[in-house]
Amino acid sequence: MKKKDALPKGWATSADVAARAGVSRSAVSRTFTEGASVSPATRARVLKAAEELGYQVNRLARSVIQRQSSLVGIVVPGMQNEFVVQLLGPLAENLAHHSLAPLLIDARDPAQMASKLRYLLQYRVAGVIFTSGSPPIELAQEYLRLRVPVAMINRDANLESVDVVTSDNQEGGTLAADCLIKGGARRLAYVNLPSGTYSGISRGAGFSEAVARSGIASISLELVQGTIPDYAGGVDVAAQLLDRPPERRPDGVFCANDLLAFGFLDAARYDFGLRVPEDIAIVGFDDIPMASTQGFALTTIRQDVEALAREAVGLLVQRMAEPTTLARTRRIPVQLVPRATSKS
Amino acid sequence: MKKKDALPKGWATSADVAARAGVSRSAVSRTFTEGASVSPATRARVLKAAEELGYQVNRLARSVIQRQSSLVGIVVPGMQNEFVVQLLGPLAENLAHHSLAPLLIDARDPAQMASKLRYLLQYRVAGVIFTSGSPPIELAQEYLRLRVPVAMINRDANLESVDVVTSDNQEGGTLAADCLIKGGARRLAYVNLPSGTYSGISRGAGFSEAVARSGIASISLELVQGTIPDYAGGVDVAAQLLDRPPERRPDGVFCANDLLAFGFLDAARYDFGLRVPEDIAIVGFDDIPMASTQGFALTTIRQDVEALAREAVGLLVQRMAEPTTLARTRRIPVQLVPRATSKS
DNA sequence: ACCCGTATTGCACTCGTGTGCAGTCTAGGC
DNA sequence: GCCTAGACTGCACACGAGTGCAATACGGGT
Repeated sequence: MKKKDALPKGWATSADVAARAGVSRSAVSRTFTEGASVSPATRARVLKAAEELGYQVNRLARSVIQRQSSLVGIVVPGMQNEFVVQLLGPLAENLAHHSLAPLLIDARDPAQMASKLRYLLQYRVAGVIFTSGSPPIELAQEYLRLRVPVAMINRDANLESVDVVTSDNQEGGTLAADCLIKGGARRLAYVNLPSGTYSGISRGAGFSEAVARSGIASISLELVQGTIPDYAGGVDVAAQLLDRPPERRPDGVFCANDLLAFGFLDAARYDFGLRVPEDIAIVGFDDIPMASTQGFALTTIRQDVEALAREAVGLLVQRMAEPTTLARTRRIPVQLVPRATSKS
Repeated sequence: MKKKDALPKGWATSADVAARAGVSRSAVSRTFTEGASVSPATRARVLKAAEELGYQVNRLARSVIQRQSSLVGIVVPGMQNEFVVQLLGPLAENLAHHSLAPLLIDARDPAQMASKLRYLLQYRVAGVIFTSGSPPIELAQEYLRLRVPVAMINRDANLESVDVVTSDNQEGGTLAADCLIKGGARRLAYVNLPSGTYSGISRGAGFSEAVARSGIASISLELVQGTIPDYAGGVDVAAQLLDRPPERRPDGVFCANDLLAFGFLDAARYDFGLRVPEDIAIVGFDDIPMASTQGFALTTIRQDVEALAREAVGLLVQRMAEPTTLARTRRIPVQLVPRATSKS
């Protein structure tokens, strides 16, 4: 009678494996714990028995005793913003490198935000990553009190123990301004994100300063506050900004993200019959995949999504090991990608 | 001296709450367990104490004892496919209604797939949802052995215990064909997804059958196998399909998803200078947000993302309660959204 | 042969929670 | 006043794992 009684009652426990391998439960535990002391011989026997039984460590039980799970909350403001979505893949991948798993929280609705964040705590997450303009910062206070590491992507924090990794938004604004000015634009406009967004403000600041620095006297600059940071929002802003006599119409526009730029671009050429970039040049921000299509061919500022994700996870992991380190900020370089909506 | 010693050592446990409320730990547990027997009086005292201590149930510990977590794995094939991304939000929301949380697994790389799925098991997930063309089905076998509920969105399964919820792909193909034929197209083409994709095959089948059913003798139909289901893939296929004399060029094309259609559309009008829909009509599938922009204005078949997510979660939850029910299939209706790339 | 340092091993306790069981309390009918 | 059903409550055990500590085994130097 062979050992055909494998895979019996569903989940195998470490005790099952121990019994089959003829060792103590401790040995099994140590086999699956990195850095623990097990002889190669027993280790091999345990692994064999585990394989035969289809044993998988119960990470929940492990988390209970270690008083920390291997889950990391990822808080996103809905899935509309393609840029945030692009972060998800790299984030998941980088977390996996540290044996962490992403727990996805969609915080589109600010009303439910508080309860969702509290809910996340029930899983004793090892850390949280907030992306872009997601949550009012006060809500993160409870995390800080409990010393749950927090990292933010493209947000400011101004808290002593919250790491921030952000694209160099200001530099991006500067690049955009230089590009437009060099292309000959003199009536500039900046289409911002909804008010209060950190990214939007920084990009605008860089843009404005570069315009001032240009030293060109005849140059004008107009700042427009967007309400919705998507295609329709771009169309709306364009309707308001382009419905003027040509001499008062902007001839160079910087949109705080690509979706806004798409909307603005389409409105400009289809609704107002303008030629781009001859009558008006447009620069976006993000470089989402659609920006490189022939129909848009949008000149834009590229964010390094991979680097943002890598740094965010890196900082978070460091903080898990050393929870009291002071807040650090990583600024990721951005890059101008010239395409067909600008002259340079 | 007031009770100012609240929020002491980080995480409060049920024992802390019990002590503060002057009840047993069981009472605390029952207060946070739906349907358990607690008197309104003690319940109130427990809640008060819990509030004061900032107590949050430790779902990990709960999961250990209940031998099942409240985590649900969501397996996606990368974040390129916008349609899949659109599912994420509604899925998360519907899961939340059942006190479940989504554990995100990016299975873009088929090589790592097996290990990622195994890893997911370590969290004793309460169920798994596979989206679109993600994983070779054999990999799900281990889940079935362990009786972990599995649901699939827009995939076939042909397994006795795997629920399937899918858009009515076949009907979608039919709608596309009818739309093109009614618009006068006679040389039809179907641009498929990469080979073996369930959705792609079904859509093609519906398309082909509708063409056959039309009874028009002079009609021709060409099937093209795509390799990459994105914008670049669409451009590639167009290059191959449109580089012919006009009388042999298709005049009506159905693309298996919107990204393919975008690429095909742009290639047709920009690379080949064709007028759409006069020279060639194009119909897509999905109705992602970009399809409604003025630049594309793509006629397409809309999938009901909300319904897909709702049904998938619903079936999964039912199966958690009743693990042995036979596999069920939910077919979600689709809808033709006529825009500017077709004549009807 | 003896001693000692090092590498393994197992015992037993621990983590924070759910839940069966038996005991206690309350209200209501007689 | 007594009895009984029903609603609560608490005790004690369970879940599946990590880990300090002491015990053991091993190897080498004298």
